Amino acid sequence: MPRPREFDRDDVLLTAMEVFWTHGYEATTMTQLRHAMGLGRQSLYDTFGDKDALFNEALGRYISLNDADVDAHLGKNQGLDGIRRLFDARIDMLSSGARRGCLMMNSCVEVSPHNPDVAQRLRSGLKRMERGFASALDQAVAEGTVTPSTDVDALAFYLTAQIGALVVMAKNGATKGELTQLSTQALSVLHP
Amino acid sequence: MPRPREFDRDDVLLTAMEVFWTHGYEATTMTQLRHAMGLGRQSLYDTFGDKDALFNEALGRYISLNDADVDAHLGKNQGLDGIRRLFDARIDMLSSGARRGCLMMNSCVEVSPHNPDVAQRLRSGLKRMERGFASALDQAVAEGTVTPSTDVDALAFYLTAQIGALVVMAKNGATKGELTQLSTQALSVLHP
DNA sequence: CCAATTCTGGACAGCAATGTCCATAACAGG
DNA sequence: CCTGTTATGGACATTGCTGTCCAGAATTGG
Repeated sequence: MPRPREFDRDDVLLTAMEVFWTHGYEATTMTQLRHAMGLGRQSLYDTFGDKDALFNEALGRYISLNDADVDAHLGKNQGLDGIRRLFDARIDMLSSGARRGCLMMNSCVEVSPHNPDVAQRLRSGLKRMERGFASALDQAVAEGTVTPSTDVDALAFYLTAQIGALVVMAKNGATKGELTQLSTQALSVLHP
Repeated sequence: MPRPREFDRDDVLLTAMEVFWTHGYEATTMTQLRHAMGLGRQSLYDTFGDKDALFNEALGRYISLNDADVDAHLGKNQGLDGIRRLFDARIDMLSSGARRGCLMMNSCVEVSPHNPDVAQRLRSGLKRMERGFASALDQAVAEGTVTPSTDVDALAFYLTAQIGALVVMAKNGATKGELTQLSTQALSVLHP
């Protein structure tokens, strides 16, 4: 009976994610979101609630994409090469086009201290990333490419933090060459 | 002839710096600043201009304090121990009280992409930090505590980025123990 | 045709923020 | 005392944002 939706919910959610990603939480306005998503006021509020709820959902969507990316690179039997490829892919993303960084890392800095819900969501998002690194490192230990004495969890946390380091430098205008150099230095702990 | 100022310009500037440091640029309001600084509207605008100008000056003041801190730790003949002590001091700061991070790193993420002046200022602030690390590394090479084949500049850039990594993780609620573990892992490249 | 639901956009209330203007008071030196 | 400067805070104009309400149009199934 009802008139069907004229937009795809996930499509416009992805658009909202892009806007928050580019401009940050505070600097993004509902009007900006409306125009980018191409919806009327009522449709937006009816579908997603207020700005906070929309941001939460957009962040969740980002994290789900990030999870998929992590799984693709670190999923099964990829070992150290998976880690290197993940870093290379992130550097490509960070140095191409607008310097929008990573919505998770950006939000850790801008939003986490003022919003416990977001902080919680980000912790679980980063944990997932850590687990990805840990499983790749386990694989590397099994292959013998890193020594069994390695503290896998500590190294996985370190690698996750390195993505944060890349984001900060990229946002401040570091070139792709500088990011590559940084990544090389950071990953040098993997081959002693 | 004139009535003298009743406040110390630098005192209130330091207060403004604290407020921006704690809440970020966007989330800080002029009213909040006025109250923290304890001045009337007119005095504030007359003395510092608008919000943008005040932020710029506060950031400059932060950078001058950071420069002094870097010099104190990495200044002369401190070598690798100076680097370790600087990291320990930063970890103490990042894990005590409010998770305000570092005004420079925070601004790299929140402000740099939208404000070229700030980005420029931050680049020079980070460069200063890099030079501090580089001079400590030069000292370490001279002492023989690191090998002469080290790429000092690349390592100095890497160390600067590690401060960024610590800030991101700290802002997202990492414990002091986690930050210490991260720092240990990050600095392990210094003693092969 | 009818009913149910959605889309769209105008209008608006409420609020907060920025920055200006102004009147008044306080304080220094000549 | 007088003048020049500063401090203080009330009032205000302007702007922008959020979220609600409403009315009219569109589109589906029965």
